[in-house]
Amino acid sequence: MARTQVDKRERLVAAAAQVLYEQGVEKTTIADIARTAEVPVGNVYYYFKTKDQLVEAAMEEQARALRAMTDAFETLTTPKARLKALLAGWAEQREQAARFGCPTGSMSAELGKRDDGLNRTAATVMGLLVDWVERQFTLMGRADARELAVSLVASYQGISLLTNVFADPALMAGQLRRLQDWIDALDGG
Amino acid sequence: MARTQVDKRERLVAAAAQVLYEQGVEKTTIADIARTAEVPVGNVYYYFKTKDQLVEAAMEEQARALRAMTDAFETLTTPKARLKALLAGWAEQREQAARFGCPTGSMSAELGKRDDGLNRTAATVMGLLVDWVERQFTLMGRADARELAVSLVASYQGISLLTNVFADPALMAGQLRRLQDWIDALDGG
Amino acid sequence: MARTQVDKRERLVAAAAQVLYEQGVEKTTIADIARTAEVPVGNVYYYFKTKDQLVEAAMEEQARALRAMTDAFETLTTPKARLKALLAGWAEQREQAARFGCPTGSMSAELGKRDDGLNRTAATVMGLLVDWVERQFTLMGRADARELAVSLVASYQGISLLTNVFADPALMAGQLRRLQDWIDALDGG
Amino acid sequence: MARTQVDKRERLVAAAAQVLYEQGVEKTTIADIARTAEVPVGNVYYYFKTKDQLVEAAMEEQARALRAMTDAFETLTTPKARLKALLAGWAEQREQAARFGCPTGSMSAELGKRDDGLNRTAATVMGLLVDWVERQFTLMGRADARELAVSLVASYQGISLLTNVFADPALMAGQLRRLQDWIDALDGG
DNA sequence: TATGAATGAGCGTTCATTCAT
DNA sequence: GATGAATGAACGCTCATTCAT
Repeated sequence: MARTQVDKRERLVAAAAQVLYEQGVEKTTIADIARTAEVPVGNVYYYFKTKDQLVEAAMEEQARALRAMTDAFETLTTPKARLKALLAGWAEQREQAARFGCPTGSMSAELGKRDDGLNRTAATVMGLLVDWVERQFTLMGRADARELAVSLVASYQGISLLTNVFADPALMAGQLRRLQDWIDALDGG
Repeated sequence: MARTQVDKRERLVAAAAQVLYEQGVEKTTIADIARTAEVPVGNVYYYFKTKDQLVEAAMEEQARALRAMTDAFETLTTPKARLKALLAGWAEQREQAARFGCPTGSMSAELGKRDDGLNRTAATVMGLLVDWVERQFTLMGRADARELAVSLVASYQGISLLTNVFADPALMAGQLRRLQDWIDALDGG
Repeated sequence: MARTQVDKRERLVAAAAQVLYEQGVEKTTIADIARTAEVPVGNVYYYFKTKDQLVEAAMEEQARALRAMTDAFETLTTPKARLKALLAGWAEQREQAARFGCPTGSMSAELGKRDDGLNRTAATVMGLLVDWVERQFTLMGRADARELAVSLVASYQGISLLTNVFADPALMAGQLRRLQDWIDALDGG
Repeated sequence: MARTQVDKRERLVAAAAQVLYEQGVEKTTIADIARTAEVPVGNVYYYFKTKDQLVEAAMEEQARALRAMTDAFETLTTPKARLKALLAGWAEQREQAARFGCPTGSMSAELGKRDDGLNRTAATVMGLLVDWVERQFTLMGRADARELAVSLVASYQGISLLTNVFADPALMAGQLRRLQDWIDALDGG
């Protein structure tokens, strides 16, 4: 049977994650999301009581995607290999970054100014990424793992922004190469 | 002499630069800006035909502030000193960054997704910063000056975002120390 | 034996009578009533085709409760005793009246403005009360029984409103004492 | 010059007072009021921030009308004459009462169930009436002036409700005659 | 019969923009 | 030029009612 309720909820979350990312949180209307999800506007509210709840679900969807990606890296045997896989994944998304920036980063830029709980949600998602990177550096025996993780993620978020602002995917590629080299040069596994 | 028209325009631009940065472009209303500038709402449209023009003026105001800052650095005798002065300036604004991010960066994150000209404006302002940094690296004799400049600005933009998302000014301080050391270690004046 | 359909219908009517009275007709949603009755929303429409039919049923429930009360008074031997029992019953409900007014009165205040049949329903219910009171006065030999009945019921409806508006049950108590005395002073049994 | 802003605000308040009374608070939409006042919907919010503020203004308009009426009675030399003038005024409005009830009473019946401040507004308006009536009874030397005032106002509110529910202005007339006689029979001026 | 889900019209409200003076 | 007021097109959200199973 096609189109169950689970389907619909998932379609809504997927549509929200996509459209909110592509258009920005404030510019996106419930109608935009509903249209993308092929769900009647009124029906959205059966699944989500407010627009903010949809935004939250979209952030959680990003967290899920992030976890799925890092989980996949666990098959790699060394933390260095995992970090480099992360960079490679980012490199693949550079065209998208040129158009809309980093999904987590650009939504967090809007949510970070809020004071209604969604800023905390953004922090949680971003924290997942930093934590995972930190873990890799820790496994590499780095005492400054947290600082390195913050540095790496900041570099990625920053270059995502520049890549988007200058609409130039080559910027992402160049910067990721630098990060690649930097990781290679680090002591530890 | 009472408040002139120039006064009013400048007050509007200053208010726009501040409020758009603090609240975000989409969340800010013309009324918000008018109130901050102490200008009657109806009068705004004498100086700016649309909200977008106000946004553009706010970005240009950021460009002007940026130029003023880098101009002030020209009294310093070495490019290294100038770059480190830039970092020092950013360090001083870390509390503000924790609340609202980088003015140019957070507005660019919203404008970068547009396709109406304001994305180009954001690119221009961000370009000013990268160009100036690049010039310093060139003066230091670095052949990879552009790449270094992109890297430095990206690091700053990224840590601005993280500092805002995690509402933690210490992140900015830590990362800027790293960048300081990195510049110190570079070859050239 | 589990909850039968009769059960459900009765629960819905009871819930409607309660919630419509407490919240007002327009402020009450079908979902409110369904929740209170512990009946799924979609199922309400098997028993009642429209919200108005539920409102009508609630009014009829009030009529039934009213009849049950006056029937119980029939064991009393004199009409005066019956009227005084009525007042005593109202006195007991004064706390409720302070919160929501008189059930019949406050719903009738909303329904009286309509022109869709529910105003007639309200008139019927209110008529039951006036008729019963009139009958007592007639039994007391009063030629002006109808007028006395209208006066008594109006006094009760009015003091119910004031008790609710001023949120003060003492108003009801005071006024009912006056009515008690008034009845005592009347000629006839 | 026709149609000033004061005009418009007053038209809105007058329209609100009328339509909210005739249709009930919840059944009335902002569009209803705007249409009656011949004001564009969006413009209503220039004068009133919320629907509730319009409701409050409508209640205050009733208070104003009530004060105007009682003020006019001050030319009468005895409190009895004033009270009888009040009853006469109510008698004149019996056709309206048959269609919509008492303005203050029927709106208070809806507002009395609230807990958001409008219930207090309703209490204030109703209080004005009770206070004025009490003052007349006090001037008549009645120690039980408050109780008499509550009784009189309750009788009026109750008969207003019955008159509306039964759509019969004669009920109002009859009951007011009884109240007239009652006042005539009272000791004092 | 029973029910969660669907539907769409409409509500209160906001706001960029325009108008009248 | 300056300004309070006006305008109307959305927007987020609610809800009576209907549908599909």
